[in-house]
Amino acid sequence: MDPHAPEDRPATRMPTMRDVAQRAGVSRQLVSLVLRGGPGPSLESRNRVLAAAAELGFRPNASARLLRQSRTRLIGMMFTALNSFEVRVAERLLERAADIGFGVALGPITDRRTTEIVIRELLEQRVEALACFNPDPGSPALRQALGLMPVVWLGERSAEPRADVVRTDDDAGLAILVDHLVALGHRDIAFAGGLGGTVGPDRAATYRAAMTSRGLADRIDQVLVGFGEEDGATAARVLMARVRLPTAVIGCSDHCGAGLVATFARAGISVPGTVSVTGYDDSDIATLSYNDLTAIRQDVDLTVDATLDGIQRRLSNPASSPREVATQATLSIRSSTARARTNA
Amino acid sequence: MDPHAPEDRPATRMPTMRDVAQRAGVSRQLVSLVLRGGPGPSLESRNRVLAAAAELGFRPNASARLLRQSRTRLIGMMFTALNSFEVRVAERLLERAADIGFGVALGPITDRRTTEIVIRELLEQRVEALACFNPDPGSPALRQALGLMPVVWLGERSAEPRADVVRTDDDAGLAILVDHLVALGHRDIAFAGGLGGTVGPDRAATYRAAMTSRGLADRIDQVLVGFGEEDGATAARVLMARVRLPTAVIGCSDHCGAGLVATFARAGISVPGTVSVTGYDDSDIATLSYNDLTAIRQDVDLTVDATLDGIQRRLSNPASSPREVATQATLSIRSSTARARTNA
DNA sequence: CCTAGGGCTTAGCACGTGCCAATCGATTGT
DNA sequence: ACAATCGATTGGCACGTGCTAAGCCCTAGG
Repeated sequence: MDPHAPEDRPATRMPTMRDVAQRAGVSRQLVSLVLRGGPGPSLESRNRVLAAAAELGFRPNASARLLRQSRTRLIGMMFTALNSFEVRVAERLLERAADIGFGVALGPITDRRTTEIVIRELLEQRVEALACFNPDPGSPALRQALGLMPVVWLGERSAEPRADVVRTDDDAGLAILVDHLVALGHRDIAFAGGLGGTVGPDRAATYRAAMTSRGLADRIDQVLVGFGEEDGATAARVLMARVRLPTAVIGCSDHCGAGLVATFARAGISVPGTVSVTGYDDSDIATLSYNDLTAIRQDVDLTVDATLDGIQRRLSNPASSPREVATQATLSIRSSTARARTNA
Repeated sequence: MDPHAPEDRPATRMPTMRDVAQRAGVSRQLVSLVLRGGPGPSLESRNRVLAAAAELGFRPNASARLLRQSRTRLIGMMFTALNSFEVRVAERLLERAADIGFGVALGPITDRRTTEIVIRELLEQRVEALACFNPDPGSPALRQALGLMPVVWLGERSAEPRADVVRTDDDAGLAILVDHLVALGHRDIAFAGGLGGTVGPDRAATYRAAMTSRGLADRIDQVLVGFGEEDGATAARVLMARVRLPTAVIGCSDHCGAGLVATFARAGISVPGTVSVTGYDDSDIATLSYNDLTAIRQDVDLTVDATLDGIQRRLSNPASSPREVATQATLSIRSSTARARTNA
């Protein structure tokens, strides 16, 4: 037996263009030409090459191709695997990028994989652009990337002048949400949220602004929690502990809204009979029949479109100055909101 | 001093080893040697090279490295981005693989990205092994992969003799779950599930077997639904439409269990007062305070360990025959289960 | 002064593919 | 019949890195 590691000899080797060429009885270059769909090869050659490739199960070596071409046509995507909105954007970006001939290198953030590590990996893959959800602004790799390629900052405001920013227009979103509730007769409209990154405080401030501009400044009622289900549950308990419930509660996310609804339900408080509840994101969780949350829709398609547009614009014209895009928020009205109870 | 002033160069291109070598005043090969940490370079050279690399922000080109080396040390991971258990396994695999010097190429399944497309992409990246959640057995690319490299089939049973299989031991899991409920005095134990892939029918069959072996064959009560929240909600409505509710309902997944709980709650049916409900997976959704589901834990770490073990074993010995590993399921008892109501 | 030897460094090939330029073979125009 | 043309095919270099073998310089020994 060979005492040396048998690992460096794979059981079977993946076929290369050379193997295909040999089997088809043509040159390696012709194989390349045929597989790229270029003009020139005769029908006869084309068929023989395609047949040989199919029989051998040839798959082009992505590393070799990327190395040879000056362009990798890869977009790096950094996101949190736990956040459903981010995952949906990543999925959609994968599909839409393929339509314009781009691949996507996924870089999920975890406890052990920081912004720095993820972006470093993506740079080593020679991505041509980056899309990052809420990155750590202090990461050296990110700073380097900002000077090298288009970077799209997703999700929250940023003071970074070299990055495109794509975020949902929270101002308009919360405004139409408050208007919707006011139209239903609500005045005691509480807000559950305010914690978390830049977005949390932003949304809370926007809530206060929307209330104030509608003459409801004295009804502002904010329960400081974060974005998760458990945060919503906490907020619900805080509100239930009071003498009087508000007639409506705006959850800072769908998860938060679901936590509010579930906790109210288990306490026997009817939604929307006693309290109207809203979410924010319009994700799958909002559409579940037992939540059925009225929610601000953060449009995945609009976000992905704006991201790709920004990347393409700055790839074709590197001198183009970065932009901030606030995608329009729309309102999905469902059964978790209804007319305010009269005897508040 | 250096006649060039490369600090403010336009930085349009990522630096290569050649650039680093030029800046450090050494050859490209020496740069390679230093960055690989190989023996030979003097301390002086080492420092100069490292300094130059840092100043230029050098990142090795992953494509070039992978192309040159016979081994890519990459594991391909196919999963559904919507399924939290699968995402958690993928995340954990990413971290654990890094510990043993392997990278992970992520291949998320979506509506437009089938098993075939995803595995083809992974093969083009020259992954050395595949881990696939519930793949389509008919995919040609998958069949090719099975003959070329270690493939770990995750999540469900498989008739494929060339693949390792890693799945949770549903038999034992449902057995201890039924035992738990029986110990609480339940006899009318319904099951919501049975649809979806191989796992769905499997779990349903296991439920029936567990009930039968405990002398409860006449109490078997299965509501045929799938794994999602909405499926749980549907099952709850079906059960509520009956004359008499069971005293316990086993949801085939945490999502299903959450749908059951929420729908019961909104209908004013107390959980666990009137009906005990369980989940399956012990994911984040089970731990939410308003669900607090008793659930079978599918252990992420055990799954990832078994996957990596199988891959390493078959990489070091390709002749090694595939194995099936059923990771042990454990029970997380929470407040969604309690003693059966007496006046059923 | 010459040679042997050891510590550092570099020359050169290879990986698989894309693409430009060159070559081949056959047909057409005069 | 000969050159020109054109379609089909191939030669050859390049991408950035890893690795083996060869080269350089300097000191010690004769």
